[in-house]
Amino acid sequence: MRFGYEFYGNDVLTLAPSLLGQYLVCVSPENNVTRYIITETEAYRGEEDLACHASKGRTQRTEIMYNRGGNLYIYLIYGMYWMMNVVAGNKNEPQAALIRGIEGFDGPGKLTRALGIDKSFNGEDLVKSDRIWITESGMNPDYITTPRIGIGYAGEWKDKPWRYLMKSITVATLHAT
DNA sequence: GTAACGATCCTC
DNA sequence: AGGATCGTTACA
Repeated sequence: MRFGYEFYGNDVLTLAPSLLGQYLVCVSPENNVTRYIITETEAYRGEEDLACHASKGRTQRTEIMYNRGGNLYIYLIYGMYWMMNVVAGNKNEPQAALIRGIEGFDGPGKLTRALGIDKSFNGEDLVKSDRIWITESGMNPDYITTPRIGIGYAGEWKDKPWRYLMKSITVATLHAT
């Protein structure tokens, strides 16, 4: 069952962990439908959060985050990697959950590369799109939190425990590294 | 205009 | 430890 706007309208601190264990469903250009369990997310919350792109205010790039939750926010980082975020919260509350990992693809740049996510997905509506959406899995996995990755510049905000990892995946990762 | 900087990943 | 690679932002 596909999630609706009421789900994405939750505060990002609720939505980001709620996405863990759910199914990200993608339709390839060849019309193959694949679903992946979401395993890792991060929350970016409001203009006051110095790690959030909206801390720079309303710009052409961040405009999408000011929409009601349910759209994708896609941007290019380091000139090479597309980051996929789920816009959360109410209109004019700039919030987004970064998808950092899915089953089989650990890392935000790797998963977008694997799924063919690019700039054309910016603003995609997860409630209505015919090529990407999220469905309820029935899972309610345990998870752990850590500070967010790669945002050391964000002052006191860098320590917020707003990274969420599904526990079963975390254990496997710890043993592997 | 011009310059600096990334919510990363891969290869030394 | 360092390089790839380019859109966004800030500032002149």
